[in-house]
Amino acid sequence: MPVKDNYKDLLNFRNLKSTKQRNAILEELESSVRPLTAEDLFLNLKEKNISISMSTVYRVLDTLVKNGIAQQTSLPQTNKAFYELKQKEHHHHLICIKCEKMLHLDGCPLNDYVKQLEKQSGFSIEGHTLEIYGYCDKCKPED
Amino acid sequence: MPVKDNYKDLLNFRNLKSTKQRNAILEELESSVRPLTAEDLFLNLKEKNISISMSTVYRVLDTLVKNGIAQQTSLPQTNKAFYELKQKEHHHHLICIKCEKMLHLDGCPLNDYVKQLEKQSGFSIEGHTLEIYGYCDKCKPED
DNA sequence: ATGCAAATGCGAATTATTCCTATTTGGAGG
DNA sequence: CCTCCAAATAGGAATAATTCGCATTTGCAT
Repeated sequence: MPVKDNYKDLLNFRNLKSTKQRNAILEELESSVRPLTAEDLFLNLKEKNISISMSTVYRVLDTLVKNGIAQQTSLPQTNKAFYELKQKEHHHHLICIKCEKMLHLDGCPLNDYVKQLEKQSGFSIEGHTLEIYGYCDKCKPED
Repeated sequence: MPVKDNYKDLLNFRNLKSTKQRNAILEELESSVRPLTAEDLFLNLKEKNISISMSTVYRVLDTLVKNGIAQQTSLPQTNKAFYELKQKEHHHHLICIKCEKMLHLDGCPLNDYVKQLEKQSGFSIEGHTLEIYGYCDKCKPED
């Protein structure tokens, strides 16, 4: 099944060459249900015998972010960056502190708040980070 | 003026010893209008001829966070941690991407949202991170 | 004043990420 | 299809932020 294993058009449209590594990273990101770290991507691709180096992973991610194709998320209590494809719709995550399960939340509760804040603060607001965390039903501490 | 230069009670209450370094860090955090990094604290204290090492800064911050005295914030597009005293009231920041100015926002727009989410998701929600960023009026790009 | 658990200092180790340079490669143009 | 070159990659060294291990010091209960 020759699925969308090639992202040539998407890349060329932004004057980016279609390379094995970029295609592979896009494929990983697209097929993942959760944001991935640079290391996740590196290991996943190694696993599939796709040759790639960490510096390339970082450079590709950076390029994708700069071109609006991917976006970076950083989670509380970690100091590494997670990446995912930019969705049609802006959204946030609900994360389990214990098992790291990550639920995709529909919509954003902040649209109105941000608009109002922009007016009253004089800032030109570019974005926001929001991640909600806790324990999923399986990981809830007994009490 | 013998201001509150000693946090003995606050510390002892949590079974923490009152040390020169801990007092100094608490004082710095209390007198700062914005969250500080471990390095900020280290340099500020050096400046005041208070002997301290980076590992102590990190250890103290960690202890303060674990004891609910301070809290960690991490800003978009940086990969270092910022710390501030835990305020009476939970709040967020509005940050200028360019000059790093940081405004303290009153209240939290998410209280209801989180309550509702907790009900419908089955998670036991422990908290959330929210930082809003953009350009302050002085740093707005011309157009 | 004494003793000991707790806290600190210092440097080495780890982790995440960026940078440098030589080599390879996609794809435009002949 | 060849050729060519700017763009992309590999590999490893460098940097930045943070953590760790262990010897020494210090707060504070007695």
